[in-house]
Amino acid sequence: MRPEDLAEVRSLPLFRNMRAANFQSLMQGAYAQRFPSRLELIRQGQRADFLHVIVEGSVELYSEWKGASTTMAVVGPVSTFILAACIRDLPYLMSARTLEPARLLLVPASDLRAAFREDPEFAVSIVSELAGAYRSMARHAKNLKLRNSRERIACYLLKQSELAGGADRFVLQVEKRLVASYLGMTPENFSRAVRGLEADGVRMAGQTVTITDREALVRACPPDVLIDGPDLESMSDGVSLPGPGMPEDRPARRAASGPRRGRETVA
Amino acid sequence: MRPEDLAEVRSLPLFRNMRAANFQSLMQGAYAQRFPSRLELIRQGQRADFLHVIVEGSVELYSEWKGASTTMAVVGPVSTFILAACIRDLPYLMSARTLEPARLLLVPASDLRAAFREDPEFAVSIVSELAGAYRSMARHAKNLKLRNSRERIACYLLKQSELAGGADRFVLQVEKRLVASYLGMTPENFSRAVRGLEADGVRMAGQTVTITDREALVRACPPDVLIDGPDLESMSDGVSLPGPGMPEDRPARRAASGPRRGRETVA
DNA sequence: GTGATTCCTTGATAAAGATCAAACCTTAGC
DNA sequence: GCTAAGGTTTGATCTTTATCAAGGAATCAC
Repeated sequence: MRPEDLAEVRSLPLFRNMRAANFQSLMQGAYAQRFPSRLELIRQGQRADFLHVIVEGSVELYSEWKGASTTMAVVGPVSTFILAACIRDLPYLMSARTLEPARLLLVPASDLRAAFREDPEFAVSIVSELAGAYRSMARHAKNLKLRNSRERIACYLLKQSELAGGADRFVLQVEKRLVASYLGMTPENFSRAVRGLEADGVRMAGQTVTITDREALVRACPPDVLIDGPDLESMSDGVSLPGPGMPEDRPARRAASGPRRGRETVA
Repeated sequence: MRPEDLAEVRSLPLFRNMRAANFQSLMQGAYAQRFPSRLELIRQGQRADFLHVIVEGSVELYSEWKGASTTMAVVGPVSTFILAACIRDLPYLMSARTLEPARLLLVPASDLRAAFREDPEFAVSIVSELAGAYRSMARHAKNLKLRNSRERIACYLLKQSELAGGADRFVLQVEKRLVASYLGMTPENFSRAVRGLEADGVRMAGQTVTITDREALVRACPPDVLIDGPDLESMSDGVSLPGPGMPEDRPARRAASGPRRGRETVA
């Protein structure tokens, strides 16, 4: 594990405020590891052994039932996932797999729980993180229950634009099939709905999205802070997808190998 | 606030392990209050001032967007809600209203945060509670994304049966329209789907549910611990509906005035 | 490069779910 | 008990979404 990576981990909201000694001992017990693309890191139902921190690459969290599968989140560097299962020492509710070659830091769940009791500041960070993750998941559920797929896409794109600094043109960092699954629809439906949104001020060519008429788009699908955020709570273990890149950033699919893609605090 | 109510609050997983002195001072700052039926307790978007503890009655948590509304949970005594917003000192993501006359205990959010830092055991309880709530919400999202309405109903009924001690006959404690909304469908759709489930071993007469062929039902819709629980994590702020009553328990609509209805730890 | 995946799109069709309207039933309040 | 209000069911219809199938485009491995 390189020192600069460690520094990035240290700068995460989760670890930022803990005492140096505790951070050090937590890292001492952790494993840095590389994984190839498309590797299953976690199988839902397994016991939670390690908190996972993504240092490089990206990971999809997904769930399966009766043969069907749905994307619950895509997380990129530097962020953590499956905190809740680790804290409760319970089976994972989601599976995880790398979308590209990735480097992860695995922190033993038992060490984590010990550190929680040792370090009050760390306890505060953990509880903040979890509360944020809860709210993120609540938003996800509201989005699914209150909006149709057209509206979910429109608001997703508006949110991406916001994450891109309000730019009218940006590049999706995640495959469309994953966005579709995250938003709770089939790729076909996603494709058609995007096409349908052209009438409301969106154009999409490949991974590049252009908002041609923001007002029309907002009129068609008013975003809501209580669903789309932001919440200033941007923490890990949340439920979302990485932020967009700028048009010059391409090739998009490997953006993670660059300095860092999107908001590292989104997921 | 009656002493026996206080004892029940004290017995909640959230408060059970905190030091007596801290519990006392937390309760000192709290307000016990009665509310009539159908009163809006919380409006989504408001700042989180109080942790709410239901001592008697029941409360619906719901969300709205563009005129539409969806039930996120129904919580009964004795349990808490909106912990996450209190911890983070952020706006509520959901609204809350009483479904019947209710007695609540309102604990100032600032006191809660102070107690968190004072009392390590309380910190552990809070973090457990939040992790449980997160998982509960994750289950809710999985349920919505991976199952159709027929399957959601079938698994919901199987779960209710389990909560009723495995009984083949039990009474819904919640209005069907709320169950329907919680499960993400219209009342009409719910009604028709239940009718359709008769072929798979369910009969419903009024609020009374009879499972006539459990095997058929399970075959039609296999429940999954990773969606339906249980998780042993039964905590507050979770996302669900109260457990069922037994057929003799009627009248169901007022079950809460009895000793206590269903699992008080479910919500 | 080149081949082989995998992803994305489009079209046709089917299923699932929503909406509108009306009747019925239950319950709460008087 | 009676009435009014709200919850539930049913039917007809329409919209939304999924499924199946196939062609085209991008990407990865060799």
